[in-house]
Amino acid sequence: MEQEAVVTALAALAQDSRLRVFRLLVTAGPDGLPAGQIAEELAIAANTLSFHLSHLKAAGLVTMRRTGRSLIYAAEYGRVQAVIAYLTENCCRRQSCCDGTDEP
Amino acid sequence: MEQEAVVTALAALAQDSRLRVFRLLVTAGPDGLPAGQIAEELAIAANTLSFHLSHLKAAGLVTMRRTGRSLIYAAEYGRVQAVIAYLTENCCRRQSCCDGTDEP
DNA sequence: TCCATGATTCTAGAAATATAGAAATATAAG
DNA sequence: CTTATATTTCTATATTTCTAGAATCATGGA
Repeated sequence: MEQEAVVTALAALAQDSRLRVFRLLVTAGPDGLPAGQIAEELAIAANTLSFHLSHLKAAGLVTMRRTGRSLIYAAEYGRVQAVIAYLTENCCRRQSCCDGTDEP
Repeated sequence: MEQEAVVTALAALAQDSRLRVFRLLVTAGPDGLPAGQIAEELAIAANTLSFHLSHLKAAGLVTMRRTGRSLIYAAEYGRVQAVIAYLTENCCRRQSCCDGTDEP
């Protein structure tokens, strides 16, 4: 994963409403939730939520599909895992490791 | 970890220069690096770097200590792990899990 | 004490972001 | 075809963030 994409993903999550949306979708699992239900559960105006969902989608953190009139959003869990991998990779190359032990 | 602190940490990492600084410090390990060396390695102006380091420090992602005239910064690895835990907790409560298996 | 070095703080302007109201789009149902 | 529902897009404004230059602070050595 490239740094630019990681920054975009982190920026997408670095906002109160979006982080709440993402975490709600994480608990919802692969089936996801329609935008309207997200808006209701989190008490966010529909247009504002749409703005935030577009951020999350652009960052690859959620997917969208249509079912009838509803647009269903679901967390793209693998994307977060890639971001996490980027953050933690190459830990302590110049020193012993920082996970508590003193082994290199 | 509380959501507000998580948002602060994510926002601190959601910027190109700061993410590069943090990753450099991760590779440097617990001994950290002096600000001047970070500035040199990443080609960031001293005052700009100081601005970014203060963000990372406020977010709890780095620690600072003085040695002579140098201020040594080191990655606070545990903080990132707490953020990661917050992002990934409560995965798929309403559905079967999203890690590949179909178990709840 | 005086000077050099390492780093931060202050200030200001440019750029990006968040929010809300109004209007528009897509789908479904009568 | 008309209406209702679900959601997005447009527009404008308020706020935050990033960057750079100048000034300041802290430490160590001559």
